[in-house]
Amino acid sequence: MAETHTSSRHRLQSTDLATEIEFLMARARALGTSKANEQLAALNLKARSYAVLALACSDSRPSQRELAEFLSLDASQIVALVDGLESRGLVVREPDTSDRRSNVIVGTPEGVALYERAVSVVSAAEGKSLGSLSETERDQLRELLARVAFEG
Amino acid sequence: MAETHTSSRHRLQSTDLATEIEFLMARARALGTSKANEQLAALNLKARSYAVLALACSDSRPSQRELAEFLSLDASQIVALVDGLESRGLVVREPDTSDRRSNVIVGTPEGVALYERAVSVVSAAEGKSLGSLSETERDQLRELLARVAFEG
DNA sequence: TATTGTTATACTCTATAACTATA
DNA sequence: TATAGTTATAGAGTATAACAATA
Repeated sequence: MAETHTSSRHRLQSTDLATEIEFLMARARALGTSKANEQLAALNLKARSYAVLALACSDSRPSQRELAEFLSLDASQIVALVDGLESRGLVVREPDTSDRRSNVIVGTPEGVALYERAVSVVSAAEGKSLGSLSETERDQLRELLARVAFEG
Repeated sequence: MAETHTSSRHRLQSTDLATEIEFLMARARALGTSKANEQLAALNLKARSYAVLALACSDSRPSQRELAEFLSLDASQIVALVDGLESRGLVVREPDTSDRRSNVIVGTPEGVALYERAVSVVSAAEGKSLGSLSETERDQLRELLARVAFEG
């Protein structure tokens, strides 16, 4: 909690590790996620459940399998995540008419309402995390990350 | 393992979530870490232990507390990580002469040798992960991430 | 009093395998 | 034979609080 005397712009920044993109992503994400989770806690959400809710509230009608794949999670983890949201009345599992093995996860009106609030909370947190970047730099970062995240 | 038929450039990429930098970092990192871990397994390392080894083998002589902070880990987690490397003779805990509460973690010659091999393995994995980016784009990404990761 | 490293512990997250119902 | 969802479970990762030694 208390940051000790971290103000001393980290000595270790001059190491080779600190130039590895992998490491930088891990650290940037740890910072960002903890900020986002702090804010989301007020809505009883976490980064994970927020992501599921966001996709459920989009018009894409994802299956659980698609959620797992898109969110880089194991399919078995989606079950608990969806259970949690469903028990709060935020999403429902609708049978997929074209494949009866499959559920489609969609947001309820309550879910959509909570999602709207969560979006603004998350984007505020993102704004804080990315405070040192200009708008064009953020777009640049977004574009580069997207190519890495969805590379074939 | 088998990627089912993911070849279908994800439907969900058009959702709002997919434009959030936080989400993109999480996904990019998940991809990269799993690739890196695959390669590091042959050296009996993981991303975490590799990072500790890298810092131990730099000339910065980090304390355990500094490792924890720099790697966004809890101090108590560093103990096990260092224990593991120390028991393999890759690093040693040296008492800090200026503060006897403190240990300084340094790589042994064996540790340095393994680290050299690990670096090349990791950078090959990174190269694969970032395959779609040019050299200048990688530098751009590195610079942007560093600012987010070390923002004051 | 405060801090470093440590331990113990509980909690969460993640991965695996097995099952069911569909295809 | 293969896939979607589910369950159970074990293993890894993470957070909390407490203690000893030192500052």
